Amino acid sequence: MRIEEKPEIARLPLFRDMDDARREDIFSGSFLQVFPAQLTLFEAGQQADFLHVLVDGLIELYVPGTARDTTIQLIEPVKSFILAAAVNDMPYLMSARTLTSSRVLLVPAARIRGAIKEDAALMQATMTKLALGYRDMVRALVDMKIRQSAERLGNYLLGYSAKHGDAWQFELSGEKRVLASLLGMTPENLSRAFGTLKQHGVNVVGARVRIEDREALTAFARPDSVPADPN
Amino acid sequence: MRIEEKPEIARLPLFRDMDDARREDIFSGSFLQVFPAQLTLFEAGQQADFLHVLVDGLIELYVPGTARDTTIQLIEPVKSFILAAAVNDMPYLMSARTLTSSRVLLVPAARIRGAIKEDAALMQATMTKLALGYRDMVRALVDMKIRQSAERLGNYLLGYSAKHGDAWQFELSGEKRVLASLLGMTPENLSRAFGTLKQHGVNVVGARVRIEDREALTAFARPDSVPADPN
DNA sequence: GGCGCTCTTTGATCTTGGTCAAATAGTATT
DNA sequence: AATACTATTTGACCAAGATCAAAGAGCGCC
Repeated sequence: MRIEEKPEIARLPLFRDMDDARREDIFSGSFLQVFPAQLTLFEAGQQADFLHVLVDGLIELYVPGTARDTTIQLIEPVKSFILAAAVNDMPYLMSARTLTSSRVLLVPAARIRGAIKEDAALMQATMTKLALGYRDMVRALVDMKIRQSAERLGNYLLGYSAKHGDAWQFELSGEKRVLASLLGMTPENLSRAFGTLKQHGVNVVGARVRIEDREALTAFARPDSVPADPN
Repeated sequence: MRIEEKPEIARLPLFRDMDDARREDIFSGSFLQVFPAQLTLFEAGQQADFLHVLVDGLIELYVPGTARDTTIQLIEPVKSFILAAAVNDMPYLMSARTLTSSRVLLVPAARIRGAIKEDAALMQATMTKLALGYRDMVRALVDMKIRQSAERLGNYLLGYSAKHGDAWQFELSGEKRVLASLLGMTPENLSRAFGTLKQHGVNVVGARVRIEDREALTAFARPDSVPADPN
């Protein structure tokens, strides 16, 4: 690997605190690949051979179902994904596909597993990341169980805003159909959900979302009582 | 701590492979408590001071909502829980209550964190357990998103059977209202779900469940394509 | 054993969200 | 700019599950 984003990857929480030489070793065994949009990177059930780091682009993690796929997470750069499978040498639970053309760093899982054994900082970071991932999934599950669709959308928008510097307006990343799948509803219902949010301070034109009344939206969406983990 | 179940706790995957002396050290700093039924052990939002190990009884992990709580997991002995919060010194995401009188080993979180740093085997076991927990949550989320209620119940019964030596009949642990909350439905709807499962090889009388036609139930419930992780 | 309580089940009705169909908007290509 | 294709939206309708109400069942307690 020899790319200009290397420092940015090295600054990821996962790799940040580890020994420099060992990080170099990991990176030297990894390779950066460019994938076109709509390409499946791996499929659920396959053995996890690589830890992936999205450097640029947009990735969808989804679980293929008989009738319809369901989206679990959208990965934006720069971020590692499927750590859980890679670290434990297990089959992927989800499939991954690119939504846009993407550059992905592929880190051989065996090398990560080896480095974790040697490097306490990497180990600690891995544990933290796994724990945070677990907590994210708990939140998503609760969201799905206790909120109805427009509320889920409202919370998603608030969360998206929070992750992007509390921006009050932004472009949705990815298609709305994917967002619908992520939020556990049909595209038709997502449309309607945007409609009901209009009465709660949200204005949408195409992919552009404006949160015009954060108070009202928050009141409507009833966010979690335990605040999101810092990331 | 000085109890006869100690060997059983020591045999848990989490503690099994670690250094014996260090395990003794952890245990010596822990204490066993007996709680009556329907007692809240901790509440979401509190700082996680202890890793808990259920020695005997039945525990419900739930997320308190404004309108109604939602159950995330039922803990049966012997099993540790809330590892993610304890290991990272974070607030609990969930609350816990006893469903029956229970004995719980309370392991100070700081002591676990210290031991993890020192003991590679414990570290590895913790990572594995966190990863498995993550995967469980993903499965639960997918279950919630793609299956309807009777199918979720069917899968739960199949999973319960698998976890208990493929028993074809068993007693449900806990009240049905809790099971309903775990499966993300109302008690009324759980009743009806049992009704529809009657046509798919499941016989229920009170808390006693008999899977009389596993083939039919499996066909109806459409279990995950990626098989459950061994535990 | 009977009483009072809670849990579970059943029935009727309502709400949410899914399905199907068609119109509209958006985008890429020629 | 026109065309072809796909994504999104809208409307009508349907189905799953929630809610409300009331009737059993089970269980502890006196």
